[in-house]
Amino acid sequence: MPTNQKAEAASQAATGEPSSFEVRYTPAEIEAKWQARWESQPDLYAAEAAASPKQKYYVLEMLPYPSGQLHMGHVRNYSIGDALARYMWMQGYNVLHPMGWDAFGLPAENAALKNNTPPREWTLGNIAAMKRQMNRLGLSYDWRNEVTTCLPDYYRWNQWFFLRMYERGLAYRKKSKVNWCPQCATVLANEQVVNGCCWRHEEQIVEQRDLEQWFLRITNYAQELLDDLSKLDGWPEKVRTMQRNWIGRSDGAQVEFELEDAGTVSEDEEKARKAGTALLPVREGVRGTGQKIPVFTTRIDTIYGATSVQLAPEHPLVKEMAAADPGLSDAVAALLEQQRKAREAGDVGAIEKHGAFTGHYAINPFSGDRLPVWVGNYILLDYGTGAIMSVPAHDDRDYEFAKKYGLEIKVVVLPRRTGEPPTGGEVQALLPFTSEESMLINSGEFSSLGCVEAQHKMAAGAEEHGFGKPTVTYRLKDWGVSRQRYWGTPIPMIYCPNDGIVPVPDDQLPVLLPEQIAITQQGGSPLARVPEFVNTTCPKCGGKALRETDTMDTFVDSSWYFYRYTDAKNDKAPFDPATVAYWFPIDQYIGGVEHAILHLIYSRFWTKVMRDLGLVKNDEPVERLFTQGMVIRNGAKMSKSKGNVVSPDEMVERFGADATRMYSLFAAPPDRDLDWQEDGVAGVSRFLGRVYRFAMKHEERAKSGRPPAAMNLSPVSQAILRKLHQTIRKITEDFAGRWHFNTCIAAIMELVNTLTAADAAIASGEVPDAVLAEVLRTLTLLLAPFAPYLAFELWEEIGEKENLLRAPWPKFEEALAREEQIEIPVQINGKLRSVVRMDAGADEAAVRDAALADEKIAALIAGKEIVRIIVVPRKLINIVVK
RNA sequence: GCGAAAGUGGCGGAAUUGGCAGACGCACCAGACUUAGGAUCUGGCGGGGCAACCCGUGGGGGUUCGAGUCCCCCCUUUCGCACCA
Repeated sequence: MPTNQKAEAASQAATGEPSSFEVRYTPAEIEAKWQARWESQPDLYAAEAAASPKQKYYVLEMLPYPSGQLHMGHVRNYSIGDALARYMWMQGYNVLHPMGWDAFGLPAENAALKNNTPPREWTLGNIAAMKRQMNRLGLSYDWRNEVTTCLPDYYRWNQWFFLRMYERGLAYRKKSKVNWCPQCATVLANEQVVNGCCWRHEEQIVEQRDLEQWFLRITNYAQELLDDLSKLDGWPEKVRTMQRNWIGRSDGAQVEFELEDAGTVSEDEEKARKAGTALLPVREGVRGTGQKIPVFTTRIDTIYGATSVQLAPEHPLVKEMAAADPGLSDAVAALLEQQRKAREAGDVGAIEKHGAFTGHYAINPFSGDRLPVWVGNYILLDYGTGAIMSVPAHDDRDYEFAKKYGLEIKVVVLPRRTGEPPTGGEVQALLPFTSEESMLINSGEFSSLGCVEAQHKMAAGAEEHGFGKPTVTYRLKDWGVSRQRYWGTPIPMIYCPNDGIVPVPDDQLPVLLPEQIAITQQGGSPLARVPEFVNTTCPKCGGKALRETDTMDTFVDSSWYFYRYTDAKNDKAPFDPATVAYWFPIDQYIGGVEHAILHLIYSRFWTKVMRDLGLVKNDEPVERLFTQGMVIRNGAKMSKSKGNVVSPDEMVERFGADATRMYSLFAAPPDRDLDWQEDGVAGVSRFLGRVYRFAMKHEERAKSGRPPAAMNLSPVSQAILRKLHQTIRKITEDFAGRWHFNTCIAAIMELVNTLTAADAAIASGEVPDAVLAEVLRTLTLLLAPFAPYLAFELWEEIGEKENLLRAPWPKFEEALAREEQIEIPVQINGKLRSVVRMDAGADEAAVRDAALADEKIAALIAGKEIVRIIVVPRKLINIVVK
């Protein structure tokens, strides 16, 4: 009890009058006291060394960006993780529960512009402020392994990894079209473009620019990233699906269509084509130009139905053709302009299809057909080959396009059916017919094959004849990591006039980010304006050379930070592989679903690279992933623009950290969105007050009475112990399984309601001290994961000396939890009519007799015929009457 | 358009396997106490009805002795993907 309350109580007692003193729950005092004690013990939450005989458990919450302020989403995330960490410690595990800062990034530069504060200073100040908030919440982080990604002792290892990747050809430089956010004034990775807009600026349309950029070859791991998703059964299906779609594997074939030399179709060839005889292999340069247009298709079985070849407007061949054809050039320009306008209008989905005929023809290598070559705005340059064969009869998009431009529609696949072939009208009604559970027609030697079979045979045939091959295409692209920003990891590369691109030698790492620089709004990489940084010497020839001035995407930082936690002070290596081998994979990772693609796919990639470097043994970083729901208020995600933000500081100040945390777990199951209601926090605070007052009222008796006598307990005591053990069971099961902490907390509330309802029996001594002590002790343990401050306070008050952090989680005892009497609902024809009280062990006959003997039931079934009686043991009885 | 999740009192939510719908909490109502508080305690609280009883889990159908839960059709909301050949 806080000292001032003790003094008050004592002074009232001294007057000799009946005391009106009531203990008050004052979280501000209790929490300040414990926070001070905890902070004076830096090793309080330290994990044990890898040699520990305990089983390890690595629980991790996603590290925050140090904006300077925790928001409710953080509080929710950390409350879940902290409850789990504390629970696992109490279950006897060696728990690693670290925290750090994703400390590079653009906001620091913006803040520097606005406040004239250096990014480093601003960032470190924010970190200090957020750390205070975390400590105020009583979160059990092992700060000895804190990771701050903007410090050289961390980012030097980003550079080290980059060099390892460069050595293996996994980091490379190329000029290509890249996403450019004008507001960020930098390039974005594909993963950072959401609906055609910047992930950080939702209204900002991303532009395309041609730039030299560093890329990481994540596509080398595309197949493994896809395959291993099936191992991740501890991940939400939603996240796995999103990753699967992002990787986007398509199985198909590449086929080359040769560009025709205008007007050279020989009569023989025309005859052969009309006769439908197989024309593979195609002619010996008779009329081809030799120029090939490769197309990618997943439906090579429909190739006899191709009636045009469609090129993306940006396709190089289109540029060539347009150069010689001003009309085409104008048409293509118009297509691109339409596309740009549609994007600007926020029309990010399928825009209206437009196209233009190039005036050229290409030859279908299977059928020998001459196909007009078109430019279509629905063709994507960066998927497949940027060109397709258009099969209007069997593809929705091609059908739409062909209808619009009057292109030929050739049916080559029909449903399998017996009897009469379908009439022309029936066929027309089917189009576009895209099912693969079908059969080929009009397809030369492949006619009457099933689609899937035909796909295999035709791809093999194409390969045999040298104009195609089976091909797998991925949607996943290499990860562009160059950023034209200042506040990030310098890319450790040097450009030498003699030696070209030269990597910085390991012994010259880290390439330090210069700290005192003027942040301006000028374009280009800020580092390029720092001569001391840019000018260097070539490690190879010793001559004058220039440093790379781009910095790395901050997602590099977060791709491997959780490995660093296991060995954060290592200055010889990113981490000790043996220590990592002990702690990995992460047993439980907790964070928001917004990282389902970005962070979580990069992390998986990085782990696989590190494995191939021999640094780690695990193929995947994370065993189990939990994605919590958003915190919303008044039906919308909390945001400044909506004016519905609730500050954690304010909640903690008004209701205490325990109440704030506990409410965030109580208001909804953790995987669902949570509607923040301040009255609800007040309610939880009131509940904690009830617990506190109940405990304070009985603490003296609780100190005297352990261990509990097992037998001859009064019914009230039995009922209390029964409720207690039912609560233990409920919470223990939930931690192991579905994590519905809202119902766990409800169960604790029910337990406390049972206790306060038994207050008279407790006061009279009908409930002995031993039972009271056991109940209070266990209740405290059950509260410990959710309301640690109060739990520590009660633990001390009831005279426990053991460290509550490591006190064993209470054991559920079936014998004590078992109900001796249960209520069995009695239904007539499925409608509830009465309830009978029975011994829990009553057999079916006894239940039936009791139900039939029940007054209400007897009256209701009098004179009716009993058709059937269903007895569900311990659950219910249903009497079916006519 | 495709895919996923969800829809239960005034509100947040509970009902883990088909078995008493609404646990727990908020709000509200009535009362008690009082050092008048953002306090505490007691009781009430899905709708209708004096009652017996009837109705009730987005809507419609079905399976079953029994459906919030399973099946079919439809509606709404949220999230993800969105010309991926």
